[in-house]
Order: sequence, then C-alpha cells, then structure tokens
Amino acid sequence: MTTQTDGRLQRGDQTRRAVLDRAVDIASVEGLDGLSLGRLSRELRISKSGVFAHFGSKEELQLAAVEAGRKVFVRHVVREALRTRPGVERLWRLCEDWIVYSRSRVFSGGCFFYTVTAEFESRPGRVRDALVETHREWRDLLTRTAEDARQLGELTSGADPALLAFELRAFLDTANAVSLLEDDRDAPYAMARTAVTARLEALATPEAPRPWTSGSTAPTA
Amino acid sequence: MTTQTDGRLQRGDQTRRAVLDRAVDIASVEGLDGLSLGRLSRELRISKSGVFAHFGSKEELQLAAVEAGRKVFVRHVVREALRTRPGVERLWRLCEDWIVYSRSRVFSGGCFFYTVTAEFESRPGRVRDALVETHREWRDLLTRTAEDARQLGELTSGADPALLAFELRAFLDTANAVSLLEDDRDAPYAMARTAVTARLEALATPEAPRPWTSGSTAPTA
DNA sequence: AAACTTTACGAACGATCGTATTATTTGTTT
DNA sequence: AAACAAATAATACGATCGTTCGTAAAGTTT
Repeated sequence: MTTQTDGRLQRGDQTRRAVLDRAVDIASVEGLDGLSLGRLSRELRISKSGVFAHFGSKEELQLAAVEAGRKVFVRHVVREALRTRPGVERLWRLCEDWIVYSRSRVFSGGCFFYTVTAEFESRPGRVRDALVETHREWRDLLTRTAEDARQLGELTSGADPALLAFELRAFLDTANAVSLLEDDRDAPYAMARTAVTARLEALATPEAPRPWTSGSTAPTA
Repeated sequence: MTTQTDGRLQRGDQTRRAVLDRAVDIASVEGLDGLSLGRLSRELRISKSGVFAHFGSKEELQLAAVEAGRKVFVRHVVREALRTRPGVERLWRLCEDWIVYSRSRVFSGGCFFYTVTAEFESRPGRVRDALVETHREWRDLLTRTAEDARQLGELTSGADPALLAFELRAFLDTANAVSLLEDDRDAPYAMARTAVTARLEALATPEAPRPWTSGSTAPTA
C-alpha cells in the first residue's frame, strides 16, 4: 500500500529484537524459566509491561526465544556448511562449525539449545514441542548428510548414518557440557575434534575427501 | 553414651529422607531451581517451615539433593561395577549399568545429574561446585578404569584412556537426552550400546575379555 | 515432675513473579 | 489539525517465592 517503512513498527521490531537478543543469552545460562520479564526490562531499561506487550505471555516469549536461538544456530553452524559440497566434507564442516559456535561462546552459557533442551526435555508443553522440532531438524540434517556421504561412496557401505549422526552429536554436546563445567575451553573441544575425525576416518572410503587433514589445526574463534 | 536411638533424631532423619527423595525426583524434571519449598511441603503434606527447618536455606536443600542424588547414582551405577574385575569388563559394566539406570527412570526426569548439571554449568556458586566435583569423580572413575584396562593389556597401547572416557560419557549422556526428548526408550539406548561396544571392540586386544558378546546381540561384522 | 532438646507447625514478611488495565507518547493517515 | 494506530509506560493485582519468628508437641535427661 502506502508506507514503505512505518516508523512505529520499525521501532517495535527493533526493541523486540533487542529483547530477544538479551533473552536468548540469559536463557543460555539461566534457562528459559530463569528468564523473567522483570529482569529483562530492568537490564534493557524498558518497562516490564512494555516487554510483556510484545509477547502477550511468558510462554510466547519463550517460544520466540527458541525461534531466535534457532536463527543464530543456523547462521553460525548450518549456513556455511550448506555451501559446502554434500557428503563427508559437509558433515565435517557441520561438526567443525558447531565446535566454533560452542567454543566461541556465541551464547554466554554455551550452546543455547543444550541448556534449554535439558531444561524442557521432561516437561510437556509448547516449549518442549518447539525444542523437539528443532532437535529433529538438526538430527535429520546430520543423518541425511551422512546418508549422502554413503551414497556418494565416501563412507563404507556398512556405515550406519543414523548411528554416525548419534555419535557425532554426542561428541559435540559433550564437549560443550564439559567445557562449561570444567571451565576449560581447549581440552574438551580438542577431544571432540579428535573423536569426530577418528570416527569419520574409520568409516571413510579410500576415495573420500579428508578435509580434516588439510590444515594443522582448525581456526580458533 | 546413653541413647541408642533418639526417637526425635530418628523421626527427623526419616522426614529429611522423605523430603530429599521427593526433591531429587522433582529436580530431575524441573531442575534444582524449579524445586520449591512450597511444592515440596504441599506434596509431602508437611508444613513449609518444617521442610525449611531441615536445611536452613534453599541452597542447602539443593546441596543436600545433589548429595542424595549422588548416593542413588552410586547405588545403581557404580556399586556393582566395582565388584567386577578391573579393566574392560568393569568399563563395560559401568556403561551397561548407566544405561539401565537412565532407561529404567530411576529418576522420573532421566539422569538427575544430566538435568541439574546442564542447569548449573554456567552459574557460579556452591551448587555448581558440588556438581563439578561429582562430575570429576565420575570422569575419573571412567578414566582410571580405562587406564587399568590398558595396563592389563586389554586395550591396545595406542588407546587414550581420557579420550575413551570422554567418548563413552558422550554416548551415555546423549542416549539419556535423546530418549527423553524423542520419548523413545529403545532406540537411543540401543544406539549407545552399539556405540559403546564398537568403541571397546575397536580398542580391545585379542586377549581382552568381551563381556558384550555374552548376550544376544553380536558385534557388527 | 522439671528442665531441656528437637521436630514440626502457623502466621506473617518483603520480594518477585506473570498478568491485566488504563493512560501516555510517538508516528501515520486523512 | 483531527482522527487513528502502534509502541511504551504506570500502576496494581493475586500468587508464589524464600525466609523469619514465636509456639506447640514429642522425646530425653536430670
């Protein structure tokens, strides 16, 4: 119609974005229940009701935070990997980018989804449903990429894509958890990297590309 | 000394135990912050101040819950394994018992420590410190057992005990998380079992005992 | 039985939670 | 300038939180 940019909506989007930015970071430390409208409004110097009005309920805020976290995750972990050739290379790239994403503390509490998924795993509700869906996407991406790799002849025909995806996820998630818990930003990620590449190397065919042998060490965050 | 059993202390211990029993189970679902004295007192039909008096503060209740959870964990996962011969057999037994412990839902939210460790990983304080210590014990137990196995000649000399412990923990924790999230009590644990035995098989020397071959499922060719 | 200890209760406190209502500011449309 | 729309603020509500205090009940010691 008429308005190219409605300054009101524009302002609204901006604060909404600011709220969610802060919300996901808090939630990565304190969880989505630890999030409180009061704290959020205090830190952002916005009225509590102002924050509230943007979402209508705390649950909606939590759902919006999950979606916001998802976007950050895609930007840091998935995006570049999808530009990489399918198969082992992409699989390795996903793991590598995940490690950088966790290690560089994109969220101050480490992987946002690790924290909030552990929080809502056993609690029915819409937030859990949203997290289940996000988790399913991530799992399927890893599994399909492993399937691609096998079909391309880069993984031995005996390799089980679902199992490999499970193992890789396990290494990544555990590196995140151990790093935070032991306050060590090196060893856990190094172990995860070693475990990941060993697993890929063990299943790779002779013809498969081996991106993990290219440099000495991968770029640090 | 006179009193063999002071009825007052005895009664106190009993309710304290009842409180902690309920507390760890709630915390395995809702976290240690989700725990509330009000809810606890309501469910146990004890006055809120009565519950409170046993611990003196919420933080002390949380610390007591961690200790209570530790005892349950030892009873279900560590105890029998320590009666098993050191080395690969014990290592496998630890994993096996961990899987049963998680899968049988000793805590209704799955592994108590998975939930509450994810909750406090990034939050300084005494609760976190206690969880770090518990985690360190578990990590060291796995690592030392792997070292034993290597020294006994049951694992190849190239095997890295710390790395193996990391990988095993990763499989177990992830099985717990995925099982709760996907509401599947079979597949994730089956995957973890496969991954664990494959890892042990890959590192085992020809002379090593292979307790995982005694049952129904055989290692993949 | 009196003195004392320990457990448990009941009521209340101040703080904070999420939420609802009503008003004000800011920007757009006519 | 008037009418309108959207974002933000001010205020208050009921519920729940962790905690404190004073007291009653149960059990032990003297």
